Amino acid sequence: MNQKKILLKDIAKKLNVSTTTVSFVLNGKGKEKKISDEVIKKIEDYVESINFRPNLVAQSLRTGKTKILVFMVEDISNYFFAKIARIIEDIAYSKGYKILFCSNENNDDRSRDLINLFSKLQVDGFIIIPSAGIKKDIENLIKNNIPVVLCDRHFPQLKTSYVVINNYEASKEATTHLINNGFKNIAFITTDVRQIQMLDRLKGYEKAIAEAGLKSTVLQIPFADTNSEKGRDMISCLFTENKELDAVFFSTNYLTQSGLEMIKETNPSLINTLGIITFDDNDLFRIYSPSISAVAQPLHQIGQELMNIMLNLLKDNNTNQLKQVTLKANLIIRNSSLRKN
Amino acid sequence: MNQKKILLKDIAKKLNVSTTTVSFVLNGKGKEKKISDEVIKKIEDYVESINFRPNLVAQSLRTGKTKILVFMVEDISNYFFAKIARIIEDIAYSKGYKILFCSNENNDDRSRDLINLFSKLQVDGFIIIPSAGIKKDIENLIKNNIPVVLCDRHFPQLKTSYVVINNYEASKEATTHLINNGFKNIAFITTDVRQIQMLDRLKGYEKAIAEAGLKSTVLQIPFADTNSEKGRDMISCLFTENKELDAVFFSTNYLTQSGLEMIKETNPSLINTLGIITFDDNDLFRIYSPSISAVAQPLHQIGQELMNIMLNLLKDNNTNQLKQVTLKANLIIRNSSLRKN
DNA sequence: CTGAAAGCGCTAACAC
DNA sequence: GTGTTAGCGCTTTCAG
Repeated sequence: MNQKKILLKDIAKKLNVSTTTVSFVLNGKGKEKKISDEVIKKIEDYVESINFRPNLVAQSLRTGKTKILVFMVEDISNYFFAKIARIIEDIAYSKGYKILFCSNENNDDRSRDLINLFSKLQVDGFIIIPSAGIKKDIENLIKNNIPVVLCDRHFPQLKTSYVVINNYEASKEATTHLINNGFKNIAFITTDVRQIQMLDRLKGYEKAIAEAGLKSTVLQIPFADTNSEKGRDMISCLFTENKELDAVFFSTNYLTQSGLEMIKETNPSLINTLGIITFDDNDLFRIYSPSISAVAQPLHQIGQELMNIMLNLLKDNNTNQLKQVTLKANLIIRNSSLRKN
Repeated sequence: MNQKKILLKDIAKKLNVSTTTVSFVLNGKGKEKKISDEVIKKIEDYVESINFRPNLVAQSLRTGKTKILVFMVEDISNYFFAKIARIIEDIAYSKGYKILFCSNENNDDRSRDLINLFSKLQVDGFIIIPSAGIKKDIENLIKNNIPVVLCDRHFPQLKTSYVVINNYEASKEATTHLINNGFKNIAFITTDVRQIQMLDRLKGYEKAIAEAGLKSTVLQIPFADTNSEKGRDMISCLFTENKELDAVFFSTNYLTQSGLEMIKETNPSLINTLGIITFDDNDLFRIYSPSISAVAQPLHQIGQELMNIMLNLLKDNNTNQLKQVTLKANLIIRNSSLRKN
């Protein structure tokens, strides 16, 4: 019942071979080390029969590898991150890796603590949605030859592998779509986070607006307030103070949620006249009434690319090779962004 | 830059003390072991100055403790599990534990693999949303004196600690609420999973229906089809074949999503006449039109109780003490379940 | 082809 | 009060 007492040594003793032999066989190096087929079979059968699995901690101490990967996100309970997590998880396990998820709240200190902690845990690699100020810490990991892949955003001046999407183009496309559908006063609601993905989305919007000769209206909500009453109030004010607004483009899914909530609470009829588009898709937007048009990030591809890069980094043990992937987001046109009558 | 080369031994050498002394101080046993304040300070200052953190793998091998907890859920990308994960994560880290999340897809083999894997990783404890057939495996963990807390469901014949909610009562209350609002033909849509939480929800519904002298209509969708086209078709059929239905009670959040999607696609006007209530709340239901009434599980309390129990188990190192908690779900009445005109 | 033995870095019993 | 040292369970070099 208590299998934890069985050691590799016990197996060796039981089968009258040395621990070395058992270890080789367990690690699939039997052939390579020219151990007789007979012995290999004997060991494999026995190991199988008692369902032996070596102690991973001891293995890690000896090899320096833990077969653990860290996936650090802003908030693991956010749909976008949770979905990617789920995809990464499957790939990782199929390759013999475990995944430690953690949430950094987009906060530098917390990110640093976590990186520090996991470094001492000797994790094999990091997949990180970085907060704004941890460039140095990422740099350090790479210097120490620990595989790192960034996601969703990156530091332009830092040579790292990353997987991002074409925020600028996608944002421009979405804005243009609104313009083409007859909207003339389009607001852009975003956070005050000065990270590249947000800035690119803003730029894409502004570019499209400028090209159409329209007036841009931007609301930046402090990151801390995005999910609070205060955030909703700010959105609400925007509409009361700018009666001419006929469409809005939200830069992230949680802002859209706040926005929809505000509309429902304070001005329900607005939902039928306002053009709406959001960055990041989710189930809610698909089945909402009206259905909400969205710039959908290719979650599956993102997860797959992240793990691809990570597994290559792990295999080649060459942290300096860079792979930088920019995926295309898909504009999913639903009812909320179509021309209103 | 490369801090990983510094060992506890190096610190001892540098400061002219023994490794024992350093180890004691690092583990906060300085006072207890009567090491002079002066030496303690010297060590602490130095350790601080070079930002030394001991190798956790070596520590784990030696102590048998990894300070890692596993949280195994059906699907980490599901809102319900992701939210609890986020709550647990915070508590765990504040107590010096890390959390490994994993998804078992409510599948026994996968659960077993995962349990096996993590046992060999020597994790300190398991918080598990168990699939139906892993009673034996859970039992084994407990026999091996590994702390286990179950969540969302449990095995009635198995003595384990767990945190669940009052499914039967909550379900009965929700059904009664529909009845009180004039609905006479209420369907119950659930999965074919024969686990206690689902059965209790079904029983609660049937009890309320029976007491009111109404007719029960139950649709059980195979678990594998719940998120697919097939599941939506089954729901759709239910309504075409039972024209008299005037309300529906979904037993989980993902079924509700499928249901809302079906309604939107095939019969949009239904949304305004049908009474709707769902088990499990989420943001979508709050801001949907009409807003969807929900039986909300107290996510925060669940997370907190889980960690409370786990931390106690860990502290007392007594796996046999049981703590079984049943929390109350809250019926949140919104527009979808109110009397229609 | 197989076995002995030296660690991986840390903890803690024991000795002084 | 502080230092010596024997492991925790495994991998892998080197000798035979």
